[in-house]
Amino acid sequence: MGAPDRGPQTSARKRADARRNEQSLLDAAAAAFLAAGVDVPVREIAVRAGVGVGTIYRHFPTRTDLVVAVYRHQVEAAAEAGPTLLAASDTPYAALTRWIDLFVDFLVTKHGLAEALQSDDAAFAALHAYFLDRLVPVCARLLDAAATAGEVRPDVAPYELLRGVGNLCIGAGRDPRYEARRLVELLIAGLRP
Amino acid sequence: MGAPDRGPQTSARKRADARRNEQSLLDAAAAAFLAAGVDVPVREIAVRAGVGVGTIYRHFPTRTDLVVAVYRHQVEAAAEAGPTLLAASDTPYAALTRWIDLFVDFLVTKHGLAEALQSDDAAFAALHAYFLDRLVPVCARLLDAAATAGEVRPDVAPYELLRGVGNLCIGAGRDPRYEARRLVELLIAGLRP
DNA sequence: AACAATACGGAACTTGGTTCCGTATCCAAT
DNA sequence: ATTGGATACGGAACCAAGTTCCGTATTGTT
Repeated sequence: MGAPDRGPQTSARKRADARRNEQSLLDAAAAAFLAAGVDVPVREIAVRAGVGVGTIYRHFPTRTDLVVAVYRHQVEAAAEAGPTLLAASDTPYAALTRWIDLFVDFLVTKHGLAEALQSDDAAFAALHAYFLDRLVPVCARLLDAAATAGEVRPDVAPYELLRGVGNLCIGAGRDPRYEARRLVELLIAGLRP
Repeated sequence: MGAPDRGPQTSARKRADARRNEQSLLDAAAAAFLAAGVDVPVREIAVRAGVGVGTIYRHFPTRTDLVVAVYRHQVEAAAEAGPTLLAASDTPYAALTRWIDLFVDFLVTKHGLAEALQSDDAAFAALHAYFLDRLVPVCARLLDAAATAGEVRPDVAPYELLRGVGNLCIGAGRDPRYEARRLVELLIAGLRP
């Protein structure tokens, strides 16, 4: 269980320059995503990292793999926050609400991440899958606890809820008239029995 | 008020071949969107219509304009259904629910339309604007009536609701585990005071 | 029938992801 | 310290997909 150990040495049996480059790439990509959104051209990331595009593709077979790698630890944090919140909150419903808030924060602060997650582009299937694999079980546990306590309707699938929330975050921050949080709140309110 | 008159003669003072081509293009595009989603390449539409790509761009300056043209009458239908439903339904809330249902049907049956609507791609801004211009007032009227009747909270912006619903429809039909309608229902349930 | 005006086709250009391969770098064995 | 082979690198080249351009064809009017 837990993350596949991303310690200081990202991969054990690799050449020193390769490890160095992988790290530069992760840093450069994170910066680029922040500055220009997840859709930033690969070439620009390569320039930022001071590396050729070929190098990107050797480390990350696809643009998406790079995106996944960059956000992996944040997804892990979200996943780990679930049980913590459940233990610390007064009621399961409160924990669920807080956890969803966390998830929304994560999505709306990364330009274009929510979009990418739901894109039908085959390249993003991996990203989608990763998020879901990691977060659906956490959401399921929270939802289950709340349902057992009679705080939410028992017929809501964690997968659907997560995707719904993710979808609502699309385009947030691009338009001041659209406040994703408010919509998510509405959706969560709709969970009550 | 109403549509800018798309009669049999799409534009009055044009050469006969131009009118013919514009119609072929609309038909071909509609078929292509249905078969391969709104993301179908322009070139394929050109082939289907038996026309060069240049011809597409003369009639529709941008891919998006073509999309707008194809869906225009369906958007009009949705817009016109609003007042009709309001008059025919028992309560404003019922009308709102039905109208939203209609909107969802529209979006989920067009592959990729919902995605395109929320895409941050500048090219789709026109599509987005068109939908909103036409539908926000209709939604506002329904929402207002329901709020006045005390059936929904009075603090929900029509624009936000519409975008929220649109967002929830993204990816519907691509994944059997995700039923957009169920999520929208949840969202609407969250509207109750 | 002939001439503008209008519209057409599709090659060429642009942008962005991905692949390929000749070259440079690393490191383990000597 | 040297060196040979494995490993990794850079970036030119390739493949879509949207869009532009312009020489050619069609239309309708005189």
